[in-house]
Amino acid sequence: MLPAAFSLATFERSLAGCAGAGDWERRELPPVKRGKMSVLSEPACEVLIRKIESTTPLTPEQVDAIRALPLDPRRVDSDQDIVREGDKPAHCAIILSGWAYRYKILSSGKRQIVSFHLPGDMPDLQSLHIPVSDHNIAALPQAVVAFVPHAEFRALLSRAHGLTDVFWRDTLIDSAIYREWVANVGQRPAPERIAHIFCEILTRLESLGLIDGGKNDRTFDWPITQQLLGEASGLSSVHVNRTLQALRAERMITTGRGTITVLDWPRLQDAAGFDSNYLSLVPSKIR
Amino acid sequence: MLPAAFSLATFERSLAGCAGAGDWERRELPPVKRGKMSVLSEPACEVLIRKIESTTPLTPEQVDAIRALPLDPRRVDSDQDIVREGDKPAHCAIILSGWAYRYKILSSGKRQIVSFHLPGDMPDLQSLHIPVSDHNIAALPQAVVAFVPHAEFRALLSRAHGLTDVFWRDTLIDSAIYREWVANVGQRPAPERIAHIFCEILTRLESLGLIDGGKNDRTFDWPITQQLLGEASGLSSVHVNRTLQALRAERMITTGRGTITVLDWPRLQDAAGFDSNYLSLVPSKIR
DNA sequence: CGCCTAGTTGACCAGGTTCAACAACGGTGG
DNA sequence: CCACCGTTGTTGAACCTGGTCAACTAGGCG
Repeated sequence: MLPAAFSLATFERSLAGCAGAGDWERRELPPVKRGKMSVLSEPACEVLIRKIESTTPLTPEQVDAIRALPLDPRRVDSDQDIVREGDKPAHCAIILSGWAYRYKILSSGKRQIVSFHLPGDMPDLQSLHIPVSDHNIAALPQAVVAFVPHAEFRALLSRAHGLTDVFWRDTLIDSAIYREWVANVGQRPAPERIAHIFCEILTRLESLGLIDGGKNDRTFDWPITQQLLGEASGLSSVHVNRTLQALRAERMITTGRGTITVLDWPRLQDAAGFDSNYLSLVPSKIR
Repeated sequence: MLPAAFSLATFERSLAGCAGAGDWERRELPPVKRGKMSVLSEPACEVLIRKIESTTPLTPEQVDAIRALPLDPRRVDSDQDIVREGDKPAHCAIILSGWAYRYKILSSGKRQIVSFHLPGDMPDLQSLHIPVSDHNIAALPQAVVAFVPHAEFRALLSRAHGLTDVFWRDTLIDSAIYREWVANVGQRPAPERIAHIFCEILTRLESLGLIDGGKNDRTFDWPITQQLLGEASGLSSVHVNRTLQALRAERMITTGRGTITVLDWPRLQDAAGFDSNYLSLVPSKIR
């Protein structure tokens, strides 16, 4: 297993000088300091490969083709929108470290977060085939993202046999996650709903090798405020707060500054009614 | 515009003798009475072509390639599952007439409907790339469905240039619909939530030419019970009933046996906060 | 005619929202 | 180093949307 936390931290330090860009699609981005890349313990595209291989085995040629993708890492400011509703993106974003979240704004002004995105995710891969975005994607603090022009990504897909199917599958797994979220928000009471979100994120992080933990407990970074967790679960932030207290009182989790520790993983899964099948993870990536 | 209602009715009559199959994936299906097909006013695959062209223009070669697809129409019994959780489908279903719905069963026993499917939809296209289904798909009364073996469908995709992208796009539009449903169920109060479902279905039916109506009013078949509408909206059937009464009282809709009439389409859209962008329909198909 | 399903109604209750105030924390500037 | 400030988290009380339970009605069909 790769020392993921360390290498990502190194990675971020090497990028600390990168300027964020205001509106990614509308103005010219400042050039990237390529020289700094040599500091990295691994090239940026390894994150993408690790994510894809968490769900889909790749052939050596496919891996090589992805490695040939030129990536241009940039630090994104906190809560900076990567994509906005109505945008016509000309790039696909790849999250190299940190998180992003996807949300819709309703006519009432309320927001609904419809998915979280972790390192290796390509949250707007769909823009390859759906030109106008119907939602927003925002980065959380510390996120580092690369933008790949559509033309380059299309060239990648045609370069290696079967890669189109690989990325198609990736978007289909996203669909499965959305379906699970519809059920989560539509049917589960608050404690199960929030527990389910924890279970999903933990499982996905673990499949990327980003979790520390023992037999039953797991600790991971949690950059999500209670406000955002409310927008993801369809609950008010006040009720999220009380529900978290209940989960803590039942000794299922503890929360630290920006981290969560799952104290009893089997019991949390049980309380959430969580079954990881919908994530289509390669069995060896699930614990 | 094709006289869709009439032709589909004719179509259904011609299939009335077809036996339903119990478990589509596990036992041999009875052979189809091919001779009856000559009665149809249009071949079955025209429904599929019309659906795709509601979102994505096709080249003549693509249309020809789809027309060459051998379709095997079957009547499905009411509430018959087409796909079950855990199945490994070897076929893709195409809905030729009637509706289907996709649902998940939670550990509590509650059900959440995550999408409705209309004529031309391929509700388990994803099974091409995600072998094991994480949900169920059921047909509503009167549904007629064709099953295409995966091998044949893959052959179709390679036969015509760009068809893979067309169907990938189709699954991405499904994703957009799921996202909208997450927001619908997560944030909208009951009246808006139900109105939004009506708006989506009406818009999709209209893009298929399946709606009768005047300037502001629209009438269409509505095979969904209040119980099912509750499972789709995350509300109890009792509350659905009361919410429908409210929508009727405000003269936005009327309900007849198995039909709904939208009395004031602009006002219903407004009440629902509905914006059809997420459906990615070709502009000429929206009214 | 009788049964079954879908729709309707009333009464009661609970989960979750809202509003408002306060506490804890990290970051900033003096 | 401390005072200040904005953000995030926490608490209490009142309120309300929507759930539950149970009974009843209205059609559709054999």
